[in-house]
Amino acid sequence: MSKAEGSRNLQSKLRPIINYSLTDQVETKLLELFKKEDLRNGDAIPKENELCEAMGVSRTVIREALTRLKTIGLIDSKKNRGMTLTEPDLLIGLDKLLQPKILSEETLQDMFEMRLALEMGIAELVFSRIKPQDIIDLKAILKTEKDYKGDFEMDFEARFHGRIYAIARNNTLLRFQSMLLPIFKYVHDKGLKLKDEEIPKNYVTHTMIVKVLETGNPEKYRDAMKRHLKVHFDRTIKMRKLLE
Amino acid sequence: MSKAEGSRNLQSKLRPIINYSLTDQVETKLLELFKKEDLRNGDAIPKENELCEAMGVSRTVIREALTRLKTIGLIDSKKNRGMTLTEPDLLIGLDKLLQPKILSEETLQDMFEMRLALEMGIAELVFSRIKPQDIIDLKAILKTEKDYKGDFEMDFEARFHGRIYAIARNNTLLRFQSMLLPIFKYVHDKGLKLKDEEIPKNYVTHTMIVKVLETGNPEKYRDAMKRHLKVHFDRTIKMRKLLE
DNA sequence: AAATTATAATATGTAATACATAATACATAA
DNA sequence: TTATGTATTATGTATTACATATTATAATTT
Repeated sequence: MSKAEGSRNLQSKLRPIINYSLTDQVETKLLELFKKEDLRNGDAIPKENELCEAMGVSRTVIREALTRLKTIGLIDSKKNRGMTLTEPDLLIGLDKLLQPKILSEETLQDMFEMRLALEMGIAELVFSRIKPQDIIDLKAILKTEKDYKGDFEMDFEARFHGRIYAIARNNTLLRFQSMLLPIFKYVHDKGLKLKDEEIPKNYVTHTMIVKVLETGNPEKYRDAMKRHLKVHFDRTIKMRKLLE
Repeated sequence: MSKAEGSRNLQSKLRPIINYSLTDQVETKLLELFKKEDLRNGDAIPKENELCEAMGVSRTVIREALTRLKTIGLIDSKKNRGMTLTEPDLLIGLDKLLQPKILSEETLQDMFEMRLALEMGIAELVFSRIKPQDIIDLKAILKTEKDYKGDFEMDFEARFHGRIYAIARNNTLLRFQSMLLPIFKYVHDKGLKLKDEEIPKNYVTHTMIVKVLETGNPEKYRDAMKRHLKVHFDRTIKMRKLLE
């Protein structure tokens, strides 16, 4: 038996011991408390000093656990008003992380694909909620397309596709896609470097997409969007194969 | 001019002053530093005491800012090894928030819709990456369907649809959907209470979906999935109208 | 009496110091 | 040469004190 095997064997007998820090423990205890007490959005939570006494740890630890919960947007604190549970923002923190430089190629790829999937998948929602004003706005955006040439092309893309997302009347989704823009831009630019973009045969323009939104249905929209995004789909599929 | 109007008027002249806490400032300064120094995943960052001196604030403040960055998974700390930048997990913290009780109806609705959209949108990715083993696994899952009746039906749904997501070979997406399960279950259950579920005419069963995955194409898959999810689409569209 | 301004009380925010603890590097002994 | 002991170091925890913003209450003015 090799040394490594012996170590593995020993490990299976004596499971590695995990030492949760006090802060870890306090954090989970707090979450349990909120659940147990069935606290709802807006409810006050115990004061720091009360928590210290109740759990028998220093205020330092309590505050560190509370800081974590504040960071994920679960609680909110104000001087003298104490702390309250708050409607958490699911996308909080995401904007700080969604930077190409700090994410791995694989995660970037993941997010890029997620956006592509959403772009196709929102068809039903879009058509169920679209209003005349949406078409008017989109046409207005179309008129500005020629102004965005070269490096600013991405800005136009963002405006256009962002406006389509807005039709779905789903605020979380809308914000999510706008946060993804830097990544979209990065992966897009990177793809262009690999090989000059060639316009595919059945390319669907932005104008045609608006036309479909005006007169078509979800199926036609997806068909159009699929052609519109064809280069991106092709690229992401090729990239993923390279990662394997 | 009313009192409220006067206050608004005054406010437009004297913009409200926003007082960023020291922790806020340190946090942004740290992010700037990482960017400026072009630190990459795995690189060490200055020690707490160095940061104290450099910024002229107490270690308390430094640590609170660092705690925030740790919470969003941007840095990692180990005793004596100091702190290092780390590949952030985009979905960190999300599992603590994705609980029906603490989210508003609107956000729950948003997330539910997002999942529906993804379910439709992943078709291209799925068909570009599917392998024989995927079909084998799905068929195995199908055989267990009869075991999951009543309240456990949702577990089967999770297993089945989760396995489809897995075909897309997108880890972030896979984890995301699995985190959404509690919400899916909640909104689903709530919908059932409103009115007994009636099986629509062209309902597509799980077995049929597997068949399409085996022999069809993205378009046929989406068509099948759309019918399969019809009750959910109908409900979410109706719910959204109520919220307006 | 009503409205404004001063005062006190309170809970979070910040500071400073000391010590505990885990991980590493180095020294030491078998 | 290897395993064990020791020192060092940076983060983790504790304690105490004070600063500051907000609320409620009291005092003052008109």
